[in-house]
Amino acid sequence: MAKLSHQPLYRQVVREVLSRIEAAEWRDDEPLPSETELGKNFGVSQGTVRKALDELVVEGVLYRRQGVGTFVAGTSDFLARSRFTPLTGVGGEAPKFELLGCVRINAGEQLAEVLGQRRGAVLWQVRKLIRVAGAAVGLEEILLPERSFPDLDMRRVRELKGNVPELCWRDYGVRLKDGEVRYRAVPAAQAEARLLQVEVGEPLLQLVRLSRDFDGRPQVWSVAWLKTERDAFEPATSAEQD
Amino acid sequence: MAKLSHQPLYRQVVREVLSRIEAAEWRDDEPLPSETELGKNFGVSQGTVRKALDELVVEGVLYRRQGVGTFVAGTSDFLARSRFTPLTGVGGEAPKFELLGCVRINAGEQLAEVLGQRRGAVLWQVRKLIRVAGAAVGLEEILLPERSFPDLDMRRVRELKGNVPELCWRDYGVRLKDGEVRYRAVPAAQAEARLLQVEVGEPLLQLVRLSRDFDGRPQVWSVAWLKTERDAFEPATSAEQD
DNA sequence: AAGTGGTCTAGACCACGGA
DNA sequence: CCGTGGTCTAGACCACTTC
Repeated sequence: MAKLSHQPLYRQVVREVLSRIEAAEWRDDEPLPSETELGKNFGVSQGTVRKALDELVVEGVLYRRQGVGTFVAGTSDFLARSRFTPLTGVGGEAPKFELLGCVRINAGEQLAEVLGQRRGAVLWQVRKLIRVAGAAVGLEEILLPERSFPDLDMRRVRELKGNVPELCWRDYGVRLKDGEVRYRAVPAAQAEARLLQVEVGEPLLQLVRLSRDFDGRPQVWSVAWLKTERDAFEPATSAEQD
Repeated sequence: MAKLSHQPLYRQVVREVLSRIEAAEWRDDEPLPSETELGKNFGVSQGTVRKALDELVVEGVLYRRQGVGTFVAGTSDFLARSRFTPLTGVGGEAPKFELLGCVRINAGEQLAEVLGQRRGAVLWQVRKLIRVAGAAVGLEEILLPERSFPDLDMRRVRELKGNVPELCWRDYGVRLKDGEVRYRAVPAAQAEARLLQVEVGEPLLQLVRLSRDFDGRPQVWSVAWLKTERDAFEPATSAEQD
């Protein structure tokens, strides 16, 4: 492997592996070649390959099974990996999602800027209801620029059960990283109040995320409103990707 | 280094380094011996030492400066490392803390169980007001069992500016890990409303944490109420420890 | 038994910071 | 200049899973 730029070798291996995944050389849950074999292909040692794969495992791109192999991880949503747990005690339940709709809207000024679009740009708005143990506990709104994700429609979203990162990846080759999450407590507006069966003005936990691709370009904006009367929200950590 | 248990070598190095830090062999912001030297002391190679130190850097116990050395990181509070940021845009401000008091209370049933104490056990309650740009935006309550932290008093808490992890570490030799955080949105009660200058019932972001020591024993329980009308809460990630 | 990830070594060289 | 962290190698062996 040639020494491009001044990046360490293992970083170049990271990039190379990523781009081969993007080229669909290895698909989800398919094993990569062994570390020693990859090393031969790339002209580096097994240890260097290992260090590169370590990074991608932490990033959640790959997962390993000892004695078996290294596999491409299916993309999954941050919210889907998080849990709703009682305040004390362990465990908690994973949320389930119910697709509400997928419509076009126009970006406001701030939203356009955040997503790197021009003002008034067309965005897809995907809305999902979040259920835990059957009860509606949250609402999620996901916004994607039509420019980057043309010809989206309800059917394609539904096929993947509303898994937007998976959709971006499979249909558009855009692999999303988990974005940083920001938290607020806000009063329920009418729309949320009706869907979540709470009074207008009741406190809701609001999660705001900007997801970027692996090149750092902002791609997807999402806002969720969660009812946390019964169960608290416990975010997924990057370590427990699988 | 003898092969105790069936732990890999580098994990034993991790434990050894941790216990030497606990024994105050190296103090905060003092450099450890070089990786090669540690390797000689422990009878392992530099690579193995490095892998061990990698873990402790991720955990936030150590930090490195290229070309200089590896240092013991001062303990700091999760909240103090987090930021309050506008919903869109970057940056954001670090919070400042104002110590309100330190009193004794009795543990309720649940709290006693979570902290592994008997019902009615005596706990210290440390309360802090959280300010951002001068404005009061939050209230934090920290609870520590008197049994594990005897002879605590306001003076000692004040000396360390309310930095509880630092207090536990310096005065009691208990090194706290960042606990998992759980989030809720709750209506402001009278006490919070008065201190934060909001109406009773206004939505507040509630953070609940159980911090454990490096042996996994629960040590400190803390609850914070945050006003997020203006700025959202952006939690510290374990990676950006320094 | 064979093949995979997981660990470890000894030795080498590079990049950086400080004297 | 030296000593530090940071990277890399070739080769070895172990632990685990699968056949």
